[in-house]
Amino acid sequence: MLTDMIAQMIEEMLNEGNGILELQRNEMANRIGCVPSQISYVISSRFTPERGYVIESRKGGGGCIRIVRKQMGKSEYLMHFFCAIGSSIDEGEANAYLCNLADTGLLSPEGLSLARAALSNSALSAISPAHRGLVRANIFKQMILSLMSV
Amino acid sequence: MLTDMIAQMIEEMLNEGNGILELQRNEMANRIGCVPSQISYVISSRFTPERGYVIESRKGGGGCIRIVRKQMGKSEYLMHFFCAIGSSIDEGEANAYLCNLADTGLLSPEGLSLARAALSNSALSAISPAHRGLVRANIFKQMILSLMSV
DNA sequence: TCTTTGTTTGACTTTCTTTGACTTTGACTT
DNA sequence: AAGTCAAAGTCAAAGAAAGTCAAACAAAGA
Repeated sequence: MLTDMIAQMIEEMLNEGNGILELQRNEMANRIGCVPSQISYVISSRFTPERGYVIESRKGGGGCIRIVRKQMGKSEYLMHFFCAIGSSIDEGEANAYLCNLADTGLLSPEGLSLARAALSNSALSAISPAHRGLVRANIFKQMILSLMSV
Repeated sequence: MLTDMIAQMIEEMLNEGNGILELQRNEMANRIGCVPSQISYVISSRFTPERGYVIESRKGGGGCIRIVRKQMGKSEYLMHFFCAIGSSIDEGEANAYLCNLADTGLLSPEGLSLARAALSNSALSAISPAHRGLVRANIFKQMILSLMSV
């Protein structure tokens, strides 16, 4: 798929640049053979702050998009997630956070799997949808706190 | 019967792929000459987690369904716990099971910590006490199922 | 026969992707 | 300072999958 291919390209370029990358949207779209807004889409759907990327850009002549992958210390990172969760969260968003935790090694594959299960809609199906996000956020936060002491 | 035929096809494809398979629902339905939701039905009725399969899927353009067959052994043991849980469980009882799982090596220290957190009263405080045991049992069961695929 | 359980189908929903038209911004010229 | 042009941003429509659900149907038991 186009989106995945582009995401992979960006990931590789990020690796080459030690987590920092500046690209030109039009130029890249041209090279790939897609519309420029496709690049925007990939970035906004894959390189989100939840996944630990910082995006900046400059419009106008000579403009570009800057992508930075940021790394943090363990407890900082956990705290960041704890705060980011808010009072309610849906399954998809929770999964995005979990992938990030797993990527950074703060969560083993087993832990990832467990947490996913505990936060899934099917685990929480007995709770009314209106209430579910709230409970999920509570569970998630407790789990994150528990990670600090492992 | 249609369902059995499709199930058999999937089984064979799984064999070819060493227990891992990615299929596209529409494409497969087309090949077989049935409606796409038939594929969904086969998967949900035959390739269940209870029987040792893990299902993931992605919607949208380029979407697909991923089926993984897990080999038994460990799973049987987990199944035993799964069945023992019943429809409702309190925090103390859950902890007892968790210790048991950890003792037998089915759960790492990290996993134990996470599961404890997820099943704790403080994680579930937003749920009425009457309802809580039910939700806890659901979460617990989902977590146990998830361990089968690690 | 009547009921229960499992199958098959198709209409509708949700989610993710792709595209293109239009807007905003910044740098460079004049 | 004004105008021009080259970026990136935004947004909505169209498209491409999979999910859901209920109705129709079939087979097996009581």
